[in-house]
Amino acid sequence: MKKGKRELASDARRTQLMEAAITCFAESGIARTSMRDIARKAGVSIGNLYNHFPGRDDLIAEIARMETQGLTGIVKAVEACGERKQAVETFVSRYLELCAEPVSAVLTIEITSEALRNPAIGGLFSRNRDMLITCLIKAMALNGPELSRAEEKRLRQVAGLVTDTIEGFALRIGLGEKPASNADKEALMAFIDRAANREGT
Amino acid sequence: MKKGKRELASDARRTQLMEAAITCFAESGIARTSMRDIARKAGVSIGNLYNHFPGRDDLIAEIARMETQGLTGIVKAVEACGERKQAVETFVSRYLELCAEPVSAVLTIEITSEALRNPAIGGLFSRNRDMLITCLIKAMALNGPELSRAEEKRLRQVAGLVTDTIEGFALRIGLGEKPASNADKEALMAFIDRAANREGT
DNA sequence: TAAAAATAAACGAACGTTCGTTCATTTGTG
DNA sequence: CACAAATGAACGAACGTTCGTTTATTTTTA
Repeated sequence: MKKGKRELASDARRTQLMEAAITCFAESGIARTSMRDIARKAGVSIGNLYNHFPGRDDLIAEIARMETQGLTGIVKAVEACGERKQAVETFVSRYLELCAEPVSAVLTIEITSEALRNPAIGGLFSRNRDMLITCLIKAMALNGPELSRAEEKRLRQVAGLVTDTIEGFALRIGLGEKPASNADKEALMAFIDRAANREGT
Repeated sequence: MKKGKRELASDARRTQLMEAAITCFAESGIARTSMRDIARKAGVSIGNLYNHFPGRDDLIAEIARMETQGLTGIVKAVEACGERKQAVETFVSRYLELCAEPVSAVLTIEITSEALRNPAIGGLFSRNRDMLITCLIKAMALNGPELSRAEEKRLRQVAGLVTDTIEGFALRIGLGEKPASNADKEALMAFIDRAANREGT
């Protein structure tokens, strides 16, 4: 199934337009970015932008879909771990890395704001979160005994709080000027380690 | 310094307009709210809105200033505590209560987005954060020995992570449909308690 | 295989709205 | 009366989207 010259060029243009859109959204915010801004950034006419994307919302939805892909990568990396501590640490460092990248941090704010008013995008988001939490629960229970209902519930609470911490920290880092120092990251890791373990451990 | 009937009415109108603005911003997002929307919500003409507020940005800045006031209330409550554990718990529960209120949670997202592009508002924000962190450090060191430089640095890191956790949790709650259960709040409190204490304790 | 027909990328003017803001005017109160 | 509060028409700029058109490629047909 080889692609003709035309189709190839069209695919390239599509990703070029997506990249322009992401840059604009991160620079100016989704709501303050016009279709013309995106077309201009990509060096393309406004009409042509509409040839490739039916409308504004389609651009945003595609970005949300790309985020899902990034998360899937993390889930796979965590599932590849054979040992509990390593799995949790992989989760934390990889998720932090993803969230704290400045463009990603800004987009998180912007897409959250968008999701509040757009159920379709909101749905994508909460599905992403479920995937993350489930992954972290599995990691925290790795090589342990079967979980009782109550234990699972408790783990779910803790998993939620761990991701809250990572996300809050990442936002602070990603929106600030300076990237996180290694000491900061270690502090986060230790903080989570203390909080996520049962009292007995 | 008594106010005339006229000035009193004008003040009332001002706060009425602010309330309308907050409602609109929370419902539709700052960027999607027009001056006409605000005027309509307040049942006032568009021209009259401009009589009371020079422009759009002034409305937003005033909201940011109101947030500062809310934080000041928390700081005072914490400073009134005489005992360490109680001070920290007061901080957590009060700050959570403030952040997790749905209107406040939405506004946090919206104002953050605004602050990214507006240095004046961004400045208000980071000053607020400094105030919070300083307050929490004091609470965590209450009745303890003088802090060494290194200890203070460590406490600052932990304080940052504690607020990250609260903010992340509050956002999740405030943006979701259901309010936090008492069990959820207790889980948060326990999570922070484990994470914020030195290993020895 | 050469010509004809179909397709879709690319363009930018134009449409109808809505935006933030201004301002001349009217209304109401001290 | 004097002056502040209140009004809504008006402005130009910008918005998302549509449109007719040109041009390059692909597919079909003779």
